[in-house]
Formats: sequence, C-alpha cells, structure tokens
Amino acid sequence: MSISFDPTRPIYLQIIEAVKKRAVQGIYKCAGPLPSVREMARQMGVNPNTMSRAYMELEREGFISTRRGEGSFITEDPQRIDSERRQQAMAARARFVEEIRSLALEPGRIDELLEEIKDEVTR
Amino acid sequence: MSISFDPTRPIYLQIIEAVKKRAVQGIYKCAGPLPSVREMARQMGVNPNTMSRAYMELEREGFISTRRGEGSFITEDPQRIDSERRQQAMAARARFVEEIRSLALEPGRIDELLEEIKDEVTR
DNA sequence: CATAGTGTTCTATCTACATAGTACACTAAA
DNA sequence: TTTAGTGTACTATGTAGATAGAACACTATG
Repeated sequence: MSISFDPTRPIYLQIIEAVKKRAVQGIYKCAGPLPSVREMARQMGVNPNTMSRAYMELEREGFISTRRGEGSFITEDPQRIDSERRQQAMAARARFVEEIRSLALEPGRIDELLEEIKDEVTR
Repeated sequence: MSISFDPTRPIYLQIIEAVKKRAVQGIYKCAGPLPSVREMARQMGVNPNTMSRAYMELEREGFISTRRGEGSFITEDPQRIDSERRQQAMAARARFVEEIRSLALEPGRIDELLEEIKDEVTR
C-alpha cells in the first residue's frame, strides 16, 4: 500500500494521481468512502497537512467530495471515473507517441517496440 | 527553439533531458559544440545560473565535457549517444506499459490503442 | 598585451513544498 | 451530553529551486 514518491515532483500532486488511479482501478468505489486524511497520511508516510492539501485539490476538481466531520468520498458520478480513465489512456498514448518520435528510431525498431508492448501488456 | 517547461518539475532537469534528446536526434552532433551557457540560457529563457547547473550535471554524467574558456561539447563517444537512445526507448516502453496496466482497460480497448499508436507513429 | 567570450563561483532574495505542532469546528455514536 | 473521529486552519521551520547581480579564472584572437 505504501507509495514511493518521485523526489523531483511535489508529493501532493503524486497523491492526487494515486487516488485517481485507484478509483479508476476500482480500489475505491464510486461514491464510496476514502480513508480519512490522517489515516491516508499514515498509510502513505506523509504529513497530514500534505494529505489535506491533496484532498482539497481533489475536491476542487470535483473528483471527491468531503463533508466536515464525516469524511471524504469518491464522486457519485460514474461518468467522472470513466472520463478519467479515457483521459489517462489518451494522455499515455500521446506521451508515448511523442517520446518515440523524438527518438528518431528506425521503422524496424519501432515495430519491435510495439510488439514488445503488446506482449507485455496482454500478459 | 524555445521550450515550454513543466512547472511541476525542476527546470534544470528538463534542460538536461532536452539536451540529451537533441543529441539523440542529431541536432547536436557527437563531439560537437553546444551553445554557451549564456547563449543557451537566453534561448531557453532561463537564468544563466540555472543553465550552468544543468551543464554541470550533464558533465558529471559524462554526457558532455566542458573546457573553461572554450565551451561545452557533446561526448566524443558515439556509443554514449546510442546508449542514451536505447535507454530512452526502453524507459518509454516501460512507462507506457505500466500506465496501460494501471488503467484496467478491456482487451479490445488495448488493441485499439496500440493500433492508434502504430498509425500515429509511422505517419 | 588587450579584449571578448568562455565556464565558474558567490551572495542575496523569493517562492513552493513539506513537515511539526496546535487548535478549532463539525458529525456520529455511545 | 460525552467522546472519538472527522475535516480545517494557523504559525513556525527547514529545504530546494530559480532568479538577479557581481566578480573571478581561463582561452582564443587580434
């Protein structure tokens, strides 16, 4: 459950991404509760203030809703989750295409790479 | 020529990546000169101190060599460049595979995505 | 030699990020 | 009502990144 953070990027941004990813994967259910700020901070090994910042930003984006004294909950809109999944898939594709183009690989090498991906991803 | 930096990551790290990318693409030739610290800083719109930090790190990694009073030069070892290319390709593949897996897409959607990539990247 | 253009070093300042600690406001449940 | 568990707010501290500005050391060139 613990996370290894990229030290070159703000932790609170990486927390936001992790929460969205878990919602997309179904680890956190639509409209379901999230761990409390303090509990999630303990789990991820960060300061509660940092976790609070991440939750506040997630709420600002409408991805979660928090009710004082009750806790935080994933959005009740299932389309919001699915939209996030599609968005992430498109972003991943765009990033990858840009990276490959910038490497000026030979066409044969590109085909190899795509085959390797197909094997790995469907395994 | 100007670069748009990701505000969530240190500029000097993004400069390092940009220089390596340009060397891989052949924009900067093996053993060839780089723009001076001040000139490159002007081109990229950053402070010369920030550019100097990027150049110092690139030298520490052995990717460039700098000679006081003369300038900075890409490594003379062509294998160093090619190694960088292969390394970046492998890293891009690994990142993409991990991203796709984490999205829990349906197999059909994965095939679509790979087809789209094949089309885009060979276009 | 003088000059211009290199890389390098240093101090100072500003901002964002992360942490520690404390306190407060609200809700649910005993 | 009391208690425990929520989210929220605040001050303080430390660190890293980026900038500004100045100065220094070296090299090539005229």
